Amino acid sequence: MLHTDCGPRDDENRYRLAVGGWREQVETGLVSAGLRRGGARRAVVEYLARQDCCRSAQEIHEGLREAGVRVGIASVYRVLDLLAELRLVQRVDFGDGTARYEPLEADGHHHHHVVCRDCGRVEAFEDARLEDTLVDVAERLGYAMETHEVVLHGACGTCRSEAPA
Amino acid sequence: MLHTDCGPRDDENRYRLAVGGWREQVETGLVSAGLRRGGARRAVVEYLARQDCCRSAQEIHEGLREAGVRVGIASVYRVLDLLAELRLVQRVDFGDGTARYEPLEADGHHHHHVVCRDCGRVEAFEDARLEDTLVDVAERLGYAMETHEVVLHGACGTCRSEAPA
DNA sequence: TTGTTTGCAAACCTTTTGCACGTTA
DNA sequence: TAACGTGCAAAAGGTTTGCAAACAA
Repeated sequence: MLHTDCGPRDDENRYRLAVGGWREQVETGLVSAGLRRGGARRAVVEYLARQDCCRSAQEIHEGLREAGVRVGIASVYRVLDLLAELRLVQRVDFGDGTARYEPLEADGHHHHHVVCRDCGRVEAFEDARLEDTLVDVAERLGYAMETHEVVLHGACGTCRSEAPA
Repeated sequence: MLHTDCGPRDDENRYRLAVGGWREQVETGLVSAGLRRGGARRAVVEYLARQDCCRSAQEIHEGLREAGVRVGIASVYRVLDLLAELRLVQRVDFGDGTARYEPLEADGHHHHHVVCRDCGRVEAFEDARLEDTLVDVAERLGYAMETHEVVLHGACGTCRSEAPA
């Protein structure tokens, strides 16, 4: 029902391009944390770096398997957990009972998602005012904000015109 | 680890007060949808109306059981699903693998949450600018926004001063 | 070598489903 | 009474954990 297609809103979603040096950031991050670079870690990182949208652990596992890379599903989860802790990936939750993950730039530059209730299409978006507002809110509440997640749900343009309910 | 305490930020969180007529809204909603008012539905609604923060299905089930009300866990899930579809409850997801639910006012008035990474404390907040921004974003993307969810993660004031890492 | 990573399989938890029984209108 | 709602138990995911073997440094 919910296919994660992160529609490449051509003009705005430069997701893939920006992830250029992410793989190196991960290498550095692991090393400076005194961790090793095993096969599962490398595989998951390389897989994620190639995606243009967030992916679930199962999707990553499946994707690797199809590419002939054998990695245990448990390892996929462990790698994602680790990377999330090191702030190298962002965990995203659309509320469908599955966690998704995507590369997180070192400079904190990131985006959020809109999910179409009808077709399940997922699009990424960025909004400076949104970011500013959230910083203000956290400050007002006295929180040292580390991450935040924003998910919009609604009918996308296509579904709206197809089913003018 | 994550205890849902929705700290009653006394000055701002008027959650409970505002939910005054929610029970009636639910009654009306059910009737006008041609649905019946069975025991499980009533029990879950009354339980939720008494809470000052969102609750998971398991918490609701447990809470009812402790109060001597016998309701099957499956019914709790079914009722929550139904109410969410009717827009009578809001589903909230903190990314810990458990969905939480809370009453949703008919006028669309609602709030969002901040979760403390250290103590798990949850606080609710409202912000008009945030709401406006999200409406603008959805419009810009061509989506007919139906709901949205914002969750902030970070260290709360208390934890910040206790552990000045 | 030696502690870290990994894979497998089993365990866990939350959520969903099938079905017979109970209830509402 | 006829359709709808509920409870129970089993099933279905997704995610975590224990442990022994494989591996990186």
